[in-house]
Amino acid sequence: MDSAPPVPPSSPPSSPWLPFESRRRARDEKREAVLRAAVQLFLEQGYHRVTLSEVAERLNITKPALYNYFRGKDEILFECWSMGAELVDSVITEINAGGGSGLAKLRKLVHAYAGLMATDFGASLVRFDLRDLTERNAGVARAAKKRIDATFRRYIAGGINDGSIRPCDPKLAAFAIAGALNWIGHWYRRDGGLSPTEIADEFTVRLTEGMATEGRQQMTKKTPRAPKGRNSGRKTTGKKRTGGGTR
Amino acid sequence: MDSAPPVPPSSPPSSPWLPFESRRRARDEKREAVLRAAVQLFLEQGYHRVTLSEVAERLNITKPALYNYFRGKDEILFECWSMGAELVDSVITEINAGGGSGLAKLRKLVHAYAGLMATDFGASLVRFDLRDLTERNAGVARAAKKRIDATFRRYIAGGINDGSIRPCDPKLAAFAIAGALNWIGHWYRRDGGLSPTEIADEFTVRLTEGMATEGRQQMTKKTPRAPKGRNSGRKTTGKKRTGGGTR
DNA sequence: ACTTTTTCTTACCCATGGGTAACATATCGA
DNA sequence: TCGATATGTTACCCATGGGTAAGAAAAAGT
Repeated sequence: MDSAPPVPPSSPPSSPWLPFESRRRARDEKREAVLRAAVQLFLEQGYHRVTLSEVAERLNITKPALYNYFRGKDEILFECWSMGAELVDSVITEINAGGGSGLAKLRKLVHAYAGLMATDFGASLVRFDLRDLTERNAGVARAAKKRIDATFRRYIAGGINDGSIRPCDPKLAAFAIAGALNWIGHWYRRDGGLSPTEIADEFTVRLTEGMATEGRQQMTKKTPRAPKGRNSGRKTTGKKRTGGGTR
Repeated sequence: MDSAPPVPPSSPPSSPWLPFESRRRARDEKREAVLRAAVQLFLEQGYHRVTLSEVAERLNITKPALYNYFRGKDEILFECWSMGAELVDSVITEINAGGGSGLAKLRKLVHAYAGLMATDFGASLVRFDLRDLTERNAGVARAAKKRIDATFRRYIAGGINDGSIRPCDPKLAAFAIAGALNWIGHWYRRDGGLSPTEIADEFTVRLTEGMATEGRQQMTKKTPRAPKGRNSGRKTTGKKRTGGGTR
């Protein structure tokens, strides 16, 4: 996780700064170690069957020590969830920064998201029950989910507009794609016969091949044509917004 | 509270059979009422947050009364789950009984399954955690899940064989489709803007349009190599009330 | 060194909720 | 009318596990 350089300039014991910094870093590292142990156990056994003593035991400490880093069990759950959300957010930010048609962006998102679902923190994003959180944290989580859902829809709608995606209902299409992706978090096993990249590659094709405007055989070539002008493909069910994306 | 007919054909005291029958029927009805109340609460609040007293309260009885019908909380959960599994099983049985290409069968399954995900017992199939069950019941549930998954794969593989579906990996394709469908059980809301049939119709198209061998514009045109005659709009939700073993 | 702060442990509290025992009451068969 | 059998109630048990209090034991600061 920490791909950062391993304490680059800390060999000389001269700097009065480093002690403080390294100390705070040590604390953060321990905090994250708790999250890693917790997320693993939560996924393995389910939140309600995991006791804090169990989490602590795996870290060679005792339960009350955990309270030095977290206010309670539900906060640990939330922080795990947040780690996953941050991963997705950074993926989205990166895709948004780049260019490409709506279809191209959608495919990037599908590919990266599929890969995330094969990680612990990624899977926690869809396997944890938000009702276990405090109302406040649940609100934050719902908002994050909504943003992600909106991104899927935006890419699809954008693709319809720029002609790379055939007209369809962005809402339902996003649900279908996100559903297939989220489900990875439920069935993927590290020791299974499928590698994350295999899954991501295959899903990227499978989930978008039906909606592309271009020829079905290869998707590398692109002919951006805008046949229908401004008409977005909103057809049935264009009624009301009822909150919830993924709940 | 008893919405049941007040002892329909039991006025004549002649038949020695009916009393027994009607009595057993009354019991089964109550049992099912418990399941309906339970599944609703479990979906609403999550299994662990629902207390048996709460379930009982909704039925105007008290907690210990529940133990006349079930051995414990986990058995209630299992029976709810089983109700959903039976619905899917009967759908599959019906599709198997009919004919059609692999693609046609797959579409029927997708359509019916999507509809089921919008019901309480159907959603319980994917929203309950099997780890809350006893090892024995969890085994039964796993087996049922496996059968369902195998059916998806069989239809896809069959479709590839009969030429109605373009070659692909049946395993991953089944995961993608089942994932999108299962996810319905997580986001569907009765009071949302989408009706179950709308969802089912749209998903049937969206999830299979990419894999069909025939032209992409419309799929009602011709049948590729497995002529089946008219099979278009088969609206089914096979209902096969299987008595359910009263233990 | 010795004081202060952070970190962690031992020992507890106690609300929760599944499950049970004993008793009450319909319901049924005769 | 009268036992026998369901069916339901009140009152209780108690394991579980999140959370806390008080004080060691390290680190850090001086």
